[in-house]
Amino acid sequence: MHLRNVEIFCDVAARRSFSKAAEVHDVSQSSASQAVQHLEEKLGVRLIDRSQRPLELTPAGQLFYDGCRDLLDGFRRVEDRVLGLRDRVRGRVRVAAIYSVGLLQMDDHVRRFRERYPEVELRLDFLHPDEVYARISGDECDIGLVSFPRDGGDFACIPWQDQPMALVVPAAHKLARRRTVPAEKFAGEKFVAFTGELTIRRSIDRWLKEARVEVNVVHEFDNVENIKRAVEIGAGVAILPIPTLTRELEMGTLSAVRIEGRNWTRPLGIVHRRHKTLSTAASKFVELLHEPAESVPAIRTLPASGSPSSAGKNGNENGTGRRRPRTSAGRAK
Amino acid sequence: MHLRNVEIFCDVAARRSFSKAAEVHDVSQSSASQAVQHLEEKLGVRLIDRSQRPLELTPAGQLFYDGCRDLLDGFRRVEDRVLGLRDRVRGRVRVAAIYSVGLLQMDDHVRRFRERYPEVELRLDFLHPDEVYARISGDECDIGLVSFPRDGGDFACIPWQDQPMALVVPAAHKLARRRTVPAEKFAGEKFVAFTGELTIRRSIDRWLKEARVEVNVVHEFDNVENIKRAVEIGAGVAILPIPTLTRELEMGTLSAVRIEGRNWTRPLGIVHRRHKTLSTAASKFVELLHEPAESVPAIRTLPASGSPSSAGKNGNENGTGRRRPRTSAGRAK
DNA sequence: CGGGATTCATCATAATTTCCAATACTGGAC
DNA sequence: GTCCAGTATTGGAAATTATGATGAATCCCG
Repeated sequence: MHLRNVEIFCDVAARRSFSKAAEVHDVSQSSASQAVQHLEEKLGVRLIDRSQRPLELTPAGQLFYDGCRDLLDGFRRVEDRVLGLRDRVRGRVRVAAIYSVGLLQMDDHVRRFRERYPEVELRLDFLHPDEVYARISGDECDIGLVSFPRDGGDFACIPWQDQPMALVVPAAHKLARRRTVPAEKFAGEKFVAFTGELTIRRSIDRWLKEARVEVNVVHEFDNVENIKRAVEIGAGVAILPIPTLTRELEMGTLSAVRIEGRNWTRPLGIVHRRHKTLSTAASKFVELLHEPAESVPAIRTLPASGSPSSAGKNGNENGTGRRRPRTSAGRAK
Repeated sequence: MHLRNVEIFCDVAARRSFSKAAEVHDVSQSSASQAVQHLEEKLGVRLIDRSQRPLELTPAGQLFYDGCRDLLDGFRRVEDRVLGLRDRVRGRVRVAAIYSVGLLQMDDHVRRFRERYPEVELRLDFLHPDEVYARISGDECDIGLVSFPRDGGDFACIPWQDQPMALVVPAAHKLARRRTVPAEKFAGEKFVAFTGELTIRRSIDRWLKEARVEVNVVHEFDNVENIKRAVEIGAGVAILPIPTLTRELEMGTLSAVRIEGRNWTRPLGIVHRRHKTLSTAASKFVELLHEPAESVPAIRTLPASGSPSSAGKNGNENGTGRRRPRTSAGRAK
């Protein structure tokens, strides 16, 4: 029984899809199919019911899946310990970050991590916060990077950063030249806001309420990128974390103005499953996240080659520079 | 990482020998060597120190071994459960029996087990009692069949049978025709006994002492077969469990006479590690052992082709009918 | 009800891995 | 030193595995 086949099966089971699992494991879809078939043959039991479209696990499959998840984890831990003896770090770290943490910010960390621990397979996906938590719960990722992190129940949190918020206006806006601005000045402004289900929206609303300011929400988006685009074209102003604006500030398309009074900040945290001990590799990644990032890498002034991924619901990038399998399923979207 | 390679490594580690592990796994020695090398390569760590002879585990190897044993066991349990859903029994049962349980007695059980559970790999070795306990401790076997079973510490015991003991004499002996004999009659007889380290010897000594009989021990052997041969050639008399005499009684080479007075019996028990739950297959085997054996299979009256294995210290037979790998290490002794 | 799109199984082929037997090597015993 | 038991290595054969192409089943959406 090839351990890799068990891994593939578990991924198929978790993602309810052969092709997705195949992609994650860098093999062709047919290979994944055969891997599971092989497993079923060896066990002499059908593990997956493919007769309906989101495929389903048979009872036997469920049992096998539940058992194997822990065992696979056990193997990784053993491997971790063995390599740890020689101070080697290897394995895999799967990180899920919310969109607004931003590839720009992570890029530097990722590069340094790859450099320092070349044997670790690092995977970084950008997702909707709910999806981040879902992945952590489902053990589909090791570490989540989120804002206003939950810490309780099944989730444990390591504080990471507090990002100062700023009023964001188009470069030509009347407030653009100011160094700071009192909250009262927002009153009546057209606002481009986050959608209501996001914690950051609720926080901003609370802050505004405390400052007794009422604003006029004209657009809602569930991610920073779209909000920035909207502000750029003059749809309104917004309140955003400064680190997400690096690119636009450099290029001069937007201006950020500090808000006077209370300290408006967005906390970012590193979330993981409470009772799952982090692998050595994951710990190292957390450690590295806490090192001061190198100065933001010289913004390459490429004329925005391919508009900065206006990440939709499933706009997940992956930060790996690995060869993708030349799979038949690898269609260009 | 092939799971089988991990198994092979664990066996190499347990037995401190590539060739022995290879034999157990039905592969060639070179294959076992390569399996471990492959593992070391994948991990990037040396697991076994071959520079001295009996080989030794490196610290990394020890760590890996300790971790993997449990994990492999975990896999077997998961497999067990999955197949149990369909009332299928598969897997492996490794049984170690003391010499005197006897192939003759086990043969029938083994045959019925194989018939009923053809998917289970059954392995039966006959060993010295100490070796039986050692294998159980070392997790090298699942079930031990022993007399005067220990029950305590790391061992748990399921009672099995009580075998009546009898005075065994040559067919021509003066007591041979009696139906029973009082213990007093032994006095002064030449005795062929078990060696002192065996529990059965100590029990017999105790019984004789209780009956206030003193005997004259002229030979000691650590196994039943040799004792029988000695009695046959007139070296003396012996006290043995009746079921071990089936063949000789049928052939008329020995006579067994019940001993009057106290009920002389030897208890047999099924021993296993206390905190290790038996696999389904192992449980089924235990269950089957408790069914009344079919009438002793018609003794094939072959004229004792090749004297019945005068099993020495390492006279372990294996009850499997599996193909042995035509390995270069498979030299005929 | 019927395209159009996904998703999975199957097949033939190609690459890789695994295995074995024979042979070379090595540490330990004499 | 020589032998012996046990392990590594080698080369070629066999088994396994991966892949892209193709085809069938299912789902989605009107």
